[in-house]
Amino acid sequence: MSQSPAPARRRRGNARGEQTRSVLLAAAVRAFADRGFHGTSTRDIALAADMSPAVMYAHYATKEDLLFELSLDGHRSVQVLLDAEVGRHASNTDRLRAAASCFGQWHAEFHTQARVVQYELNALTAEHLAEVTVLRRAIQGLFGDLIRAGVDEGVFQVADAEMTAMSLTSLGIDVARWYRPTGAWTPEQIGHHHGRLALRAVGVAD
Amino acid sequence: MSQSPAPARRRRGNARGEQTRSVLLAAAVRAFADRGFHGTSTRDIALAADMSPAVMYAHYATKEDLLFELSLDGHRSVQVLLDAEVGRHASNTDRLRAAASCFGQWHAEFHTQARVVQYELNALTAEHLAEVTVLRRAIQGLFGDLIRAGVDEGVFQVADAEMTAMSLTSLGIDVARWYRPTGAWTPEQIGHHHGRLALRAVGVAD
DNA sequence: GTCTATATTGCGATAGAC
DNA sequence: GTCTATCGCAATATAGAC
Repeated sequence: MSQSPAPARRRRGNARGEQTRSVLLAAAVRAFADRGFHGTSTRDIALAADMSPAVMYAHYATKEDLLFELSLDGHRSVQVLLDAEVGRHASNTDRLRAAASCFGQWHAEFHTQARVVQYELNALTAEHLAEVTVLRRAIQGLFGDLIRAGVDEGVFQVADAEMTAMSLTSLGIDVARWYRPTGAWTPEQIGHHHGRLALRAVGVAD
Repeated sequence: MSQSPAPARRRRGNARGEQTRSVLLAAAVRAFADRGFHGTSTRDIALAADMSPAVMYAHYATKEDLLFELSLDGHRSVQVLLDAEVGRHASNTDRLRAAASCFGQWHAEFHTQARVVQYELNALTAEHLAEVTVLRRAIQGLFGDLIRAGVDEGVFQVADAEMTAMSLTSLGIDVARWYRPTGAWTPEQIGHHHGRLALRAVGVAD
């Protein structure tokens, strides 16, 4: 599962256009995270970006196209991060802890982006969803592979590796729902906790 | 935390009116779960219930009122179920397993309702959200109380009881997001798995 | 590429007959 | 309580000037 660092797809356009686009994306991700895709109008996005009501259509054919770019970028970020963090460790125990930890931490640190990534999938067209689903399967597959490797090695003990993988990704994803920056825990603390929980979940004493 | 079995609040009306209302609620919960509150029109709901476009307004002042009733009913169901299941056991270990198990199972079995309950909260008015939040805190508090009791007793070992409680409720809630009736696991199996995971999470060997 | 203005459709909610 | 018809407005998206 190697993956290049996912450069943002460039459309033809000058630096100013790029800047406008990134301001739009930032406004959109906040709005979608806050009120959902269907609860956000193209005017909402434009006004939040301090631009004219129709500015979005100079850069995206539809509102859904914009969501698709956000979703794709978010999934790629997670995948690149997971691959890098897992690659820094050798044992299955360390790798699983690293995966669960950075996955949970990412969903806290980038909770705004994460909410769009995780909870607006069904606003995508069928074609776009299919493309995103490929990335999602790879991410979930990484957890499954790690757990199965640890079980084969005799270090992990689980009743159902697939269900355990689902539970651990699930735990990380749901951070996007409940995390508040003003809450009691930092993203690092949450990640650390998830790393510990992951090991307990596979029956490794810490 | 005792709570009466939450009879659905009756408005004045005959049996036929009650029936219409329950058909509307059933259509609405499916539509909201599928496309979200903002992605669902009052016409969608009415047509899915095979009735005229404006039928909803004979029973609810606004679309949000309907969502509120769904949300309140769903939260009450969970609370009643949790209280009953926990009450069937004496030890903190058995109680925690029962709580995590039935919580996860509920989110699978009633995943359509659960999606509305868990993911449409921010479509509620501030007043309605506040009312629902009381119930949510009680539910989350039950997990926290159980874990703290087990820690005080010296049976559970956790680094942070509050964060562990959050993780266990989180695990159950997220089932509503990923569960598919056509998937590999039954609600019972998911519940059973969550019960086991909960004990591992608090450091109790099974 | 950005703007203002607008075409067109769909929405929440209401009116009034039955 | 249910219907048909409709009001008023907000939504996506486009047109055309600059």
